[in-house]
Amino acid sequence: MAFQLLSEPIRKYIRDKGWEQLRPIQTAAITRILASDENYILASRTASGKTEAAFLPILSKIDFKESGVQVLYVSPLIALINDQFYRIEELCQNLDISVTKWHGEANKTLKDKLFKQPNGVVLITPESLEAMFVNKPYFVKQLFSNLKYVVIDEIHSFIGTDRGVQLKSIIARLKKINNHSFSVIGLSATIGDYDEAKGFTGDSSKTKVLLDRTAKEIKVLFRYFKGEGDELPLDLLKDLYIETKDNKVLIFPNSRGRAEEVAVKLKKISDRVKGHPYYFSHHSSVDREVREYVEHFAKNNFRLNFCIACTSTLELGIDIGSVDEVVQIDATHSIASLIQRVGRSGRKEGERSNLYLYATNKWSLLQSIACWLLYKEGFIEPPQKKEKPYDILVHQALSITKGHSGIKLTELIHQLKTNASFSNIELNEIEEILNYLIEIDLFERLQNEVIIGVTGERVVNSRDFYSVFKVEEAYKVVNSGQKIGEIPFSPQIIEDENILLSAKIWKIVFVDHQSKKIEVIPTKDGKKPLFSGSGALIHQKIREKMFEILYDRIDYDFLDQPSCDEILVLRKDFSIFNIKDLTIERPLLVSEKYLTFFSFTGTSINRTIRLLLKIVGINHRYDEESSTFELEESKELFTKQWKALAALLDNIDLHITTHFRENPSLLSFSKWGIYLPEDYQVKLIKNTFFDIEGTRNYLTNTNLILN
DNA sequence: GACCTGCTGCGGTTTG
Repeated sequence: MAFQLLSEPIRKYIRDKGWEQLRPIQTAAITRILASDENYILASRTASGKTEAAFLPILSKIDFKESGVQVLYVSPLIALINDQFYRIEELCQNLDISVTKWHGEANKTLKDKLFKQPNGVVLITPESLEAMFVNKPYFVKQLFSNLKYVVIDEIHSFIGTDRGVQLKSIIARLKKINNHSFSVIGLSATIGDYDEAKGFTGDSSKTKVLLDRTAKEIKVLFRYFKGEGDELPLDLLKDLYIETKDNKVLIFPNSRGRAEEVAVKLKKISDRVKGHPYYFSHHSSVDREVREYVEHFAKNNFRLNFCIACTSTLELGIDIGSVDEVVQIDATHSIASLIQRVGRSGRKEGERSNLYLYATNKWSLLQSIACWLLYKEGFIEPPQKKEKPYDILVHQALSITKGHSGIKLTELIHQLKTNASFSNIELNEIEEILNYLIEIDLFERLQNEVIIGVTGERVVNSRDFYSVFKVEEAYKVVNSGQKIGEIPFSPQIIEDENILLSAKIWKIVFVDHQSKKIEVIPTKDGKKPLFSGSGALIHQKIREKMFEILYDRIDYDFLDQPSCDEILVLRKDFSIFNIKDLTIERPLLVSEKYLTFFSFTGTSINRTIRLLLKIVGINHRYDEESSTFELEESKELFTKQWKALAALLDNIDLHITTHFRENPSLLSFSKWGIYLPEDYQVKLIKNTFFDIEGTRNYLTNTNLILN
């Protein structure tokens, strides 16, 4: 039995906790982790005890008397570190093992203490690790050269992202300074591609996946309220109010602006009918202290009901206590996101998860149903693959060089070439990129060595250096000295305009462009704030499922009457196309003025098709939500051009180069790509912004079916 | 009309 294998202090912890039995993932992890030093990916649903699954055996196994930090826990979020800190500290209480939080907002005195006596468990963010490598390379060695385990929480949030490439590179750098090898344990509830997850540890062949597929029962309810214009339909808000007023609720309305709209409007209704006043908003623009208050309120009160309208800030990991209901307004952009969000409710043993899916237009309804069906089928979208992350290589080259205060060029090349994150980048490519960095003065060459150049110093000494993602410049929003939040500058930010923030309505009284400050006072009415973000990518599988639903005859028992009616109308609209094979046919609607092409495929392929249409000079309007193209073209000409589009892909490098020269902002998705030679920038755009092979496949196989 | 994530070190001042 797994329990018997654990050390006595850990068994005592379990007895004290009163656990009757271990969860399946815990039993599996305990036997495996205690028996071998392999890497593991622990995959099981939200709130299934994955943290304990990793730490119970690790804490049993390791001799913490050795000097140096023994276990490094890496988290994508500060809030998650703060949350996990208490759990892990409690686990360690019988063991005399120190647990240290290490992130930008953690207590500096406690960090300094760790330098004097490096031991125990450290909880850290990738950026803090990066900063330590850059500024205190000596301490990295002192702290982390005797590691036994690296635990990566919510590993899916790293896989297939730039931040993941960075973390994987940092782990490779940690391996270099370790005397003995350490094992990597990844935790997640939503892994879409197990091979990718295994590769993340840096050694697929020594990584095993422990998987518990048991799902929690979810009670799902679809609601349809067709919206007109910019604001949410009043009927939806009324219905939402009634469904949520007597519960503890999280609402995910997909954008920061909408989150504010929902919080303010529900609160207004509640005020009118003398309901509870605990309506909050929670997203990246709300001040951190306000957010922490909201989290604390939700976590530590058992009696009062509340309602938090939030974005993905409350999607991951953080256990915010007992949530009875999760509401999604309009479809999620991924299945993974849907699973994580619904996982915020019913976290206690035996509790069910309740999910309300509201839709305000037909496409969103269709997407919502598609996501739900794919979830039921067990599908999670695989991560994006970035074979050659040239931009992150630039960042890591700068970081390594700065950390070494200059390094032999051959040694730098060797370190990059042997780093698991860059194994697909060729030696000559690395050399070319580094030479270019010398050319633009990010590096300076001194005989055999490179050091950071004069221009490079400005870059690496910036506070913004440690992260690989870009953020928009924000203005502080302040009410009589009290900070409410930070919002990006937009045309809406002018004096006398009203905005919503932190679930309250404000009038802007003064905008100080010098110190980037917006002074506000409370007021009665206002518009939701505008944010200029780029939406998330939709996977082609979701669009294919939406298409399938249109040609299905199935009546879904989870839909309410208005949803059923709307789906019926959609099916009728699309019945004019004689679609026989859903995999290779797509509708082209011919009307008097223009053509409408319903592509029913993912965002990246649609993007690539848009580029191709631009190259051949076909004017079009594109709508992401419905995945449609409106074309000003005759059907004869377009069907002919359609067949020729795929051929353009043979020369795509040239096309992208031309397009990029005309639109340099195309690279704005990459913070570090701007330091690459132009031909590498083009390669980067080609391989990450567009999907060339996917589009080739799509174009060569897809036939247009006219009405 | 469109999500999210994190952050050094120094010198100065304030507070217990």
